[in-house]
Amino acid sequence: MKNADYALIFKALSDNTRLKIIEMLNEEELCACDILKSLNITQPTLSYHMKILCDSDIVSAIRDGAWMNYNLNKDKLAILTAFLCRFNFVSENKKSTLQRKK
Amino acid sequence: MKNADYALIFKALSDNTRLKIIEMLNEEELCACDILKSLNITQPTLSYHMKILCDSDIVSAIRDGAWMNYNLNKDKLAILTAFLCRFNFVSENKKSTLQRKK
DNA sequence: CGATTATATTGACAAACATCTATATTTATT
DNA sequence: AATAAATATAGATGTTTGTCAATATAATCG
Repeated sequence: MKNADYALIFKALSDNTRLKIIEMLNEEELCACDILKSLNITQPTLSYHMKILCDSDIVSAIRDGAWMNYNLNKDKLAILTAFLCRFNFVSENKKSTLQRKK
Repeated sequence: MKNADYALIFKALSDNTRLKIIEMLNEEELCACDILKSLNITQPTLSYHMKILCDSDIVSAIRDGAWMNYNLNKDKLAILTAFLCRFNFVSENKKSTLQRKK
């Protein structure tokens, strides 16, 4: 994945409403109407947010008749976690300020 | 940390230019003028991005005379990583679609 | 002090975002 | 086929974002 792909995922996660949705989906698969009941937004707004989550591929949707069921894409979230892990350790060849200066 | 705090960090990470900066800072501490040389943006634009990174607390700044030196805040990034790790496993009591329906 | 260098702030602007209302589409049910 | 339920799309609108040019501020050096 390229930086732009990660940026897209981070953008999907950068909204309060969408974070709430992610947390709900972490508990169980849900259809749009279930999610809607828990949030103070209109149905078109939810539809808009679900599109963003699905476009970034951290949520997947499967149709079940009239219902749309949503799931967290754990694989994608694992990839994102791995990306962040790169920044959790001091790199081997990191130069100190003193070494660089003057 | 509340959801809104995580949303702010994710927003800081949701831009290509800022991801590049993060990657540079993961290698070594840098001053603004060093970062500027590597990016195709103007100095005020860089200043804008550094402010966003510092406000979200994933980057810290220390002044050294006329220079501003920037560092990754590894602790904050570790907290973010931990937050994401919550979504990497199937939760114990997750209900299947079949159990819920009908 | 005056000039230079590094960084920050301001104001402008186009593009993207989050939200709504109204309407369309899709599927199931009677 | 008509109705109802679930979801999607379109259009409007105020807000936020990323960018720049111009200017201000801060620190250094001669």
